[in-house]
Amino acid sequence: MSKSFYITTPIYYPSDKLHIGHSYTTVAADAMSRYKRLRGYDVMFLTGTDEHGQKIQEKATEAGKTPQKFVDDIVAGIKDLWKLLDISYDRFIRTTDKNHELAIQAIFQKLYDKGDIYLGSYEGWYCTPDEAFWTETQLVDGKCPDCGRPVEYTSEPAYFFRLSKYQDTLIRLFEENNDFILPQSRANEMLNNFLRPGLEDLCVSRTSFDWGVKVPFDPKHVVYVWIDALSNYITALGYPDMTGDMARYWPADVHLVGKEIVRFHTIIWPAMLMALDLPLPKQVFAHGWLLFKEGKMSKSKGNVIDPVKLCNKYGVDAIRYFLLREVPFGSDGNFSNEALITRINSDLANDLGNLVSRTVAMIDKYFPAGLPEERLATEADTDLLGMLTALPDYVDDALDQLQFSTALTEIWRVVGRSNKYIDETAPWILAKDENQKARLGMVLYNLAESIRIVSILIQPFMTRTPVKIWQLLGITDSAQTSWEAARQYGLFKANMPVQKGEPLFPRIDIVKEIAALDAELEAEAAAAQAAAGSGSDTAAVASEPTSGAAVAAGEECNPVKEVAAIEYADFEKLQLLVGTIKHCEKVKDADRLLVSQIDIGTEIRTVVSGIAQSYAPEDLIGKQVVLVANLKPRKIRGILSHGMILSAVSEGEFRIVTVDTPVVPGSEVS
RNA sequence: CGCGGAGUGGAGCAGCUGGUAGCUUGUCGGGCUCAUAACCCGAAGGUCGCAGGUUCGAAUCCUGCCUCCGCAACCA
Repeated sequence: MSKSFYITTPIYYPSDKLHIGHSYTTVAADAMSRYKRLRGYDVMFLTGTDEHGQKIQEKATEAGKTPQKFVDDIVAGIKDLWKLLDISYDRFIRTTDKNHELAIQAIFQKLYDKGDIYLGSYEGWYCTPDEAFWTETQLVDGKCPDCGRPVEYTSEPAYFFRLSKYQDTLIRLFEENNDFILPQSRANEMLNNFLRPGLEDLCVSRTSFDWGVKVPFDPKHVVYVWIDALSNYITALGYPDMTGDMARYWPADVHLVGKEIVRFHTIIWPAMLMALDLPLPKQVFAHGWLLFKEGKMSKSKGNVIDPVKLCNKYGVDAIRYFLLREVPFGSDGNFSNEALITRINSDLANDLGNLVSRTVAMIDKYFPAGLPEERLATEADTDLLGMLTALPDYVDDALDQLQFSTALTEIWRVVGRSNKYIDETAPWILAKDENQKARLGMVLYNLAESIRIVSILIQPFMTRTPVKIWQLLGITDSAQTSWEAARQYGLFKANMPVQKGEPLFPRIDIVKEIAALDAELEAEAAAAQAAAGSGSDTAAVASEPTSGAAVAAGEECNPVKEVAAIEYADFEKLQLLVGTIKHCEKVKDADRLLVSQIDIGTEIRTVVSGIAQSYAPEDLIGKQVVLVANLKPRKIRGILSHGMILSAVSEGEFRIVTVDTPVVPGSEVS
């Protein structure tokens, strides 16, 4: 029986649409899975969705759907996206799966029976009419910040997980096993910030909402989402049944996670597993984030980051290549359309695509029936051949450490060397001399071999291109394309004609393309505005995102979110007034807050707003703004804020809503 | 004094167990014509955030400062 390899992505939270960042993690996991399969491993690649929790419940209500219907729709879109990106997952778990829910209850029960979960109490200031807990600092003059009524210090029963019990074992794990968390710096972060200062027991049940797994022996409580979510890695394998897939795949070889959830995966999750007497995953690998450079003051350079659109425009392989090549896995990187197109043009079109095309063209031209058996090697071949021999090991080494970018860099060094080899050997000159046939045959043979080997090694990264290359080169025998075949020089067959075809990667005119992307973006924004502004009748029918495109749309290019229709009466509840900002200053110790004194005719209101990144206080003085005047006052950073300034959010910047020409302070907006 | 990351040629990055500053992209010049205006060669371009210190010698070690970016708090 072959060795198993179990890899997971986080399960995604389907409250919003997925964007390129989710694709990044998943494509990486897919590449790793494909690599291990090529190496002959028995691979289990798990991904899925984390569907419980308060936020989902709220979002569903907003959208006017049941939570189940809401997540079903989004999950369908997610699966479409993975199909588009050629994600070869073996299993897709949803935390609403019945067997998962049953397993969670079993886990909870087991931990409770063992004493690692106990009934404690969650304490805080409670406002009975509002059914809300507040912390000391949230209170306004010791009263409920929401309704101003008195609060009482109470405790609510809640279940706790004895996380503290595992603290020392965890510290030892971190200190002794250097590979448990990668990159290493994350381990230090965990040790310094959480483990050494001391762990507190974790509250693992909620009563404030009910969209979740019920605690089996106390159904008023719902299991905390992280307990629910993390467990997916074993429930997907059939836990608590320890035979079958649990026996076959557990412990996981690697959990791929974003850096923001390292804490859950390296502290809470191992502690849970210890409590369940299960072996720990071998590794948690935290990758970085793709950051979007655009926005700010700079002219947009094309902001289309919807993975679906990108795939349709440039092809899956180009996107997968970019994601895995551009940024070293583990650090943060930038995403921009410019970088993407540059990468496609230089690496894929110019280097690889053009290498294949010129090689195929020459073989076709000089040896239409295929390369000759008789070939003459010379000194000039040694450098290239040496690199070819060394390449598979480099790629294996890099991939075994999840260094996709390094692996690709190594492969492309050979691509570059091959292009140079053509210049050095100048086949078009050899072709003019009949006596050089054997030499010409050798040169082209080496190029064909180089391309064959490269085509094998890029299989984890690109799903379509290798097959296309084999067609062009006339390779039909799978023995020539197995992973092991990359280590064997001489498998390319003589006397096999090649097939000229379309370029693998068309070159993109970067200037035109960026301009087109900008235009597209503007058109979308305009369309969105038109839709939003076309009156209550049509705006009410917020279109349901059934297509994969809409579901997977990135936030930047999907400005209209789906919200249930309201009655005019609901709108009338708002009191919108124009006010003039008389005075404005920054709130101390707060990065985003400005406090303004706003004249609304009858009085001067104090309003705190989170727009300090976009406006300096002096920019606002004298400006007229639209104020939601009848919002309940609320204490923010110790200041009682009465009202809310309306502003638009665009590319992370706030722009206040104001009036066309000055009006009398206190004028009503309707 | 909340936690963390980063400041290196126009852009994106590597180098950071100290010893003449590298890669990719872009720009300019040349070569070639098999190829997707592609490929190959060459050049220009950096006081390695600032100021001190250690050292024969620092981008690389130490101290202080500045700036930027995440996270956390705060955004009704």
